[in-house]
Amino acid sequence: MPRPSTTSNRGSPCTGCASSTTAMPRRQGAVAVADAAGVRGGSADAGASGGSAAGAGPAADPPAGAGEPVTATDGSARERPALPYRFDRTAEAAAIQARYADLAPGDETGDVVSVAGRVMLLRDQGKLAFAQLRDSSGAVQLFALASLTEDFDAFSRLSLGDWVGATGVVVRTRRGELSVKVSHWVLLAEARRAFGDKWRGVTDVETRFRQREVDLWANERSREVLLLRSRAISWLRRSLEDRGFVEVETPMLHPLPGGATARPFVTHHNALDTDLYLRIAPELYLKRMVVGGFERVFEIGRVFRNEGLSPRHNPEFTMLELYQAYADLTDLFVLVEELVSGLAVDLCGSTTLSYGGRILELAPPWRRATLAELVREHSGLDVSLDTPEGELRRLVAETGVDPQPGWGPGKLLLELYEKHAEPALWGPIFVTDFPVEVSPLARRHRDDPRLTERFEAILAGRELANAFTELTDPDDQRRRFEAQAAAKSAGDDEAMPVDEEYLRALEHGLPPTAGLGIGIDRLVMLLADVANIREVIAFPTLRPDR
RNA sequence: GCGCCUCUAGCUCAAUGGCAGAGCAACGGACUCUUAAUCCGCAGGUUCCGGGUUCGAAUCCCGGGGGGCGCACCA
Repeated sequence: MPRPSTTSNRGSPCTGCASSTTAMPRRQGAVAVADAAGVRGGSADAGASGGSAAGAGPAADPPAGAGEPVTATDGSARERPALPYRFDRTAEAAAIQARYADLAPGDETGDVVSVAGRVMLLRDQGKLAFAQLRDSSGAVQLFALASLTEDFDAFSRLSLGDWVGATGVVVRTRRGELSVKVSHWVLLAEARRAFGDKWRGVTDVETRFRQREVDLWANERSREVLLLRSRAISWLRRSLEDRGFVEVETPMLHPLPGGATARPFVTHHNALDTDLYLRIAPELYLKRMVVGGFERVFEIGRVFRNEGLSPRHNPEFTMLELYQAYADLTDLFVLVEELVSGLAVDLCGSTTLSYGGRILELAPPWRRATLAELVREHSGLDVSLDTPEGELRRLVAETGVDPQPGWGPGKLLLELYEKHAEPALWGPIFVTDFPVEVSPLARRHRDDPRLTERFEAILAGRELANAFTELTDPDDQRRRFEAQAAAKSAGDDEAMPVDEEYLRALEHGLPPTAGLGIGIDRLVMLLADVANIREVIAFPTLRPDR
């Protein structure tokens, strides 16, 4: 905010700040300044204590010829400037804005900084020029004067989008804009293509996702969302490591697709002359790590499912899976609550999120309800696994779904849940007690062998996490696989094949283990309050252009 | 995969059956404190592609392509 000019500190270098800063170790976000006397003006060849090692001009390499036009050697008639190989930046925009927030309009510091970034706006005023320079931290104005700035004419002809490095003293203009008063500058890269309207940016959805680099520069919100994603993943990783989990990497190329019910991508290995599948889940390999003695493991990685695209589905997406030995489902209720609410507090400052204009309260504890309870609650139908199968079949048919011959009571009950209850859920809520028939990798419920110890966490109306006490009995696992294989040969192309390698691993002994999967993309969508999964993926899948 | 909507200058958008336009960007010029600077000038088009109807098509019809949304599938 500009404030009335005062003369009290006009022209006086901020020595206190300067000395404390120069004593700091060089790190991102710090403002390293040089004494103005050493660098200002055209004769600043030596004595730039905190700036360029080379001394001459903007701290660019090679120093000679920086910014000088040369004729291109590629046969084109156009002149191209010689572009430097590196640039010594001493300050980022945000750090400058923070440090000199109290500088009065019209005041000049004696502090020399070198900044670098992209020219977002340029106002050529004849003998003066103003440019808005943006770097990854923020923006700061460059103030160029014909009487001071080296190669002023070229500066005033910069294109929007050009990358430049600039060196000069920090000032606040008479109109109140904090600026670097440019003595030297260097073109770091040309923007040969314009990137969007300077006021409206780029809004065309197709352009935004096909040329994401343009979107990221033009739209601050796009950068924020991807930054939030990065922070969320980093937080989760740290959080799990703090709890004793070890991050591992398991294969993405699978001889058999497993660990989920989904259609896989198929690829081919030439030397082995064998088809391989891009993984649909890391689950089976992670449990084999537990068999091998890794008692707490997790993996954050890409999985691939060959299914339709939608605002909530991308063919490749990021999954967090973790497995904890000696634990069961009861441990995971708490873990999911703590991870998700902790993440919200850390990144969004509160357990209360707004998603799509609706409130989502993440403070634990979350409601827990069984699948059958929820069907009864939302449909008014008095059903359970005790309901005669014919009756269940009839009720499913009434929802408009055609019950398949192979569907047993469990699958029929799940259908009723998906039609009557799930669309009405907002959450957070843990839906528990999924039937064995639809949970081929989960351990049977200790109170009812027709059910499993499994939950899905629903947040903002979407399945965000899926967890269960793991099935450890190799004989039961074989029977479940065989039931899946039967479904597959009956036409269910998402059903799992029998995985003999996995069965052999179970025969070596999987301790009691709890396992959890969280869809990272959807979690970030919640935190960022965006409706389309493409917003949280840097380069979402699109149909190839032409 | 199906349904609905959409595609015009580099960007953002007008023109609804009658001469394809504006703002910004680009290009040339003026300007010593600008804030989407302002002002003067100058250029810029396979109206997504192909066919049809019509005296005349960006506009209406058919087919194709890209994108969006919904459904289906799924996380």
